[in-house]
Amino acid sequence: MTLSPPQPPPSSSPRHAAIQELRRGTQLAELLRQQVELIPEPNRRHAAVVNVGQISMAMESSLSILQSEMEHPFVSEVMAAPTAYSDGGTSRRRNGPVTCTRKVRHRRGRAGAELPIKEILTEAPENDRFHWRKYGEKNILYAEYPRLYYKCAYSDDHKCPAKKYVQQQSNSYPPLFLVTLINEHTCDTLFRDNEPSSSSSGSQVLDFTKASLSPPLMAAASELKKDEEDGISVSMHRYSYSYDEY
DNA sequence: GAAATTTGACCAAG
DNA sequence: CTTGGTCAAATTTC
Repeated sequence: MTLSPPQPPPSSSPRHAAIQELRRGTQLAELLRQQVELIPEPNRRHAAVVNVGQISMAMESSLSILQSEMEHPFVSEVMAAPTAYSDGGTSRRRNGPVTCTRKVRHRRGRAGAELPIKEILTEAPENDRFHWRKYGEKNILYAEYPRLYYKCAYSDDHKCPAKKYVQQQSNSYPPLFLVTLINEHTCDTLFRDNEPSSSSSGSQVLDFTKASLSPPLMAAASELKKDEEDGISVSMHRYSYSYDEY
């Protein structure tokens, strides 16, 4: 397979240029897939193929979005939003990270029971204003990074059923995390307004600068080429910025 | 000393 | 049996 040479977009709008770049990216991903299939160890090969496939899918869906907008310019504006992500359901913001909802069958409990879940791809999995407590961590088959399990810190006090799973998807910078939210926060609607929100820190939620960072994530964070505290506090500022913007 | 995290054991489903 | 999700004692952090 040969790559088309990087052509200057002809008589182009920025959108045309973006489409051209996405097409190039798709070709590169295909090239990468062919290389990745030469990895000898089956597990690593499969994981890599899956990741490359996701990259291809992401670019193809971006392509189709852009192309459909060319045909129907007023349908569904796609916004490049900061990395705040929508909460457990009290707001309906859809811009920014990729979100989708579906029902999932739980492995425990009544057979066939389904739970409301929402999946979000974000680079700031800790910043959603809720207070989470980590209760587990698991290596997932064919996944490069472990999945971290959190439940609402008020799950005991107020029987709040909200949970979330966080799994790093890539070691790029910024690293992307797949966040799976399960159940709505009941503590949120009941107690949010009573929180004494101090102006600066407010309610601190997951702190990924501490030991809860899994080693690969730490590696990604330290790629900032600064000493750890500075590098991370910079990104934390960015997160709290999007938090305020909420 | 309280609160949060880590981590291996345990459990249910397939 | 394997796998993903949860529990809970031990450990760490504040």
